[in-house]
Amino acid sequence: MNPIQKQDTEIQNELYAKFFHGLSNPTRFRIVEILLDGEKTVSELVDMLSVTQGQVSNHLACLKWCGYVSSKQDGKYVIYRMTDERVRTIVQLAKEMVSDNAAHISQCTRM
Amino acid sequence: MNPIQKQDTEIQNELYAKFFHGLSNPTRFRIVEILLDGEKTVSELVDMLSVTQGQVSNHLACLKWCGYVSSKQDGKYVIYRMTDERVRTIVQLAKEMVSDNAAHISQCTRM
DNA sequence: ATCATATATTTAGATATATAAATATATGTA
DNA sequence: TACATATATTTATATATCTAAATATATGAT
Repeated sequence: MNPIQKQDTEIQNELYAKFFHGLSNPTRFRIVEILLDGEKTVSELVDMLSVTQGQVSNHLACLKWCGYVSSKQDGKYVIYRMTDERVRTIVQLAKEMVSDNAAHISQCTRM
Repeated sequence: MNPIQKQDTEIQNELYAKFFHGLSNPTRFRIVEILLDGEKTVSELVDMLSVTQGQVSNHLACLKWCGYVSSKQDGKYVIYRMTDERVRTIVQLAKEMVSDNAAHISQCTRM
């Protein structure tokens, strides 16, 4: 593998890592779960999430850039929804794995 | 939903988030990719990864606690391998999604 | 135009994570 | 036992991320 290809691979890995980073925060994960159940406005999410509106908007921006969600203006509201059904499968598989490994994960202190 | 149930949900979300955190680092993601192709010793991974041996061991410890990999001693070597085939599907779906959204993700500066 | 509400962005400070180096432990071999 | 190699752990530091608050922008209503 030549240096240029190696660099490409590293850039790709950073993209994949960044993608998973989208789901690596409890609030963002919860937002994804909620939106998998149906579209919501920012206000509705704020009501459901016990975090500030600013945080919700920031998390949504993160999820949007990562391709998880998309948004549309609806009057003075902005409605967010899942962009891609593949996320449903990813989340479902992860939940299954976690429930099989919950004891271990809860003890994870590294990194 | 009563407070106790709510707390359970939050703990669950933290577990799921921690699980995805396992894949949210380029080196760890690369390790998972390599191990999906077959088991490897720590030394072999160090040779493939241009990071220090200490880092590789730490990343492996993280992946192990999160349930991605398991290890077995083999003489003075320790062999790591994927624990769960469901990871293969998760990684594959993520790659597909990323390739459909690469332009967006690379621009993501938030969080 | 002014105001109220919804959403987005920015800022500073706190916390978590990553990195590299040093050190410790464990296994096999002479 | 002493030594070499493989792996794990710890430490200090750098970097990234999260949180909360403040502020900015955008939309609809009066």
